[in-house]
Amino acid sequence: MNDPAPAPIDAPLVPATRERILDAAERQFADLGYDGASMRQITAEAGVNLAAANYHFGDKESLYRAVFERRIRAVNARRIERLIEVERSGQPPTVPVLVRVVIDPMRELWLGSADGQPHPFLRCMARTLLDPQPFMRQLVQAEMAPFLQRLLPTLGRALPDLPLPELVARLQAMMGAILFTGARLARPGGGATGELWPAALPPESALEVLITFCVAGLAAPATSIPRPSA
Amino acid sequence: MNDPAPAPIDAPLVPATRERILDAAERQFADLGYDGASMRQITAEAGVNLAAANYHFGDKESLYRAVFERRIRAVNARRIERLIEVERSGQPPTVPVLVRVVIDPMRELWLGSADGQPHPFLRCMARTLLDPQPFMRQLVQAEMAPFLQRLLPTLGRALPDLPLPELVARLQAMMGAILFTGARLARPGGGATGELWPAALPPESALEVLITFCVAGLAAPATSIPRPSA
DNA sequence: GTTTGTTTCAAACGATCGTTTGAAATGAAC
DNA sequence: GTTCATTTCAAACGATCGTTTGAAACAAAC
Repeated sequence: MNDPAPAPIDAPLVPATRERILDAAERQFADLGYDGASMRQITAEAGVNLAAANYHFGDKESLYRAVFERRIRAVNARRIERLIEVERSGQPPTVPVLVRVVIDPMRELWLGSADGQPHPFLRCMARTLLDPQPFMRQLVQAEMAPFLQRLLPTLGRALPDLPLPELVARLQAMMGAILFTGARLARPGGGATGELWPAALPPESALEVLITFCVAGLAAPATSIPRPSA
Repeated sequence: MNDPAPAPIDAPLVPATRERILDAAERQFADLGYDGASMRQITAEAGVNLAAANYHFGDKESLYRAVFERRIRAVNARRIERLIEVERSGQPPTVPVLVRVVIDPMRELWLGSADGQPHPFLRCMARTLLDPQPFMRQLVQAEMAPFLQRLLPTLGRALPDLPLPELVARLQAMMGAILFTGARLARPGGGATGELWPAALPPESALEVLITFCVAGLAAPATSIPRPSA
């Protein structure tokens, strides 16, 4: 019952198995969701034995965590780097700059690897953020909170007229626009004929339009909350 | 193998079973997703026998369809009504009016029934729109396309400077902001302590902020697509 | 009261799920 | 070449899944 491998700090000569499982799991979780994907399909697609997944990751939940953490940590680390640059520049932060702090670190996921298809992890991310399952919520909490808690005050300085609750609501709307667009872009057959959305833009352009949308949405004048009571 | 009941056109004296199954399925699908919810849990929560679900709806997939259609049709019917009013008014359509055409018919789902909690169907809707499973895609296609195909040209008249592909991308971003915000508002424990988003607004105010965000996002000047080629 | 069609019920079916097991294979250390 | 820890493999475990079945309960028509 000892841990299989403390951490993949160095790259052993043939660690392919672990990464192959992660890659296959990422695709399956993206397409079928956590419950829809099965350990058997994942390991079969990875070309490894079924027990290998349990050996490396313990159980399905931990595998999902590993899939999510592998990519989200790199994205959020870059976001925090960019945010610190903005904070240290001395100049007052602007909305377009901060929106790009959020979006730019996702760019390579949006534009895809080689096939031009956006990365399936985008769908994983949208599912995870949306799912009320407890372990996913604490996963999101643990991975997203450090960046968001740092972003919020800086965004507040860029939008000094917005009350904090409204700022939070707009940030949430922005995340929805980003995640939803990314997940739908990345869907298999996302550009098929007879599709709901005609005349889709290529991912590169769709990303620019999304930035336009989010910047304008964030920078709009404060909402006059209608009537506090009847 | 004959159909159980052609349609609930008239309300028989004790049709409770069918509706109870739909209500329980809606909650379970919202919380656990299509694969995570089981027919046994659904029928148990509804207080009916397991086989009753298969008798009334055939199979799980058809049950999901029934859950989705029951509410989305009412929403989209009201949207189309509102849209026709705008078209017939003779006045040129404006972005705020059209955003409210989309959002207002969802208002009672947002504000919840009695407990103040937003309706669980909002989570069902977000899941359905996001899921690449084929039967959900054609469900979305069948239910959403009539309204969206009617909305698009009118929205184009309100935003004559926007190329159609960018308009579509922005509409998609708006749907993401709406669905994501609604789904997270409606989550169980959505306002719990230690939550990702602090200082949440009440649903009524969150809806107004969302409208502000979407109107500004749609109405922003056209994006200058950077470079068509390298 | 009998009949007919509808709806419910408990039980079971085969399939698939996540997980575990113990033996075989593998590669580095000595 | 032997030893030792690591990693893989085929097989099986119990549980749960969606669905089906045939008898019982029920309401309305005659």
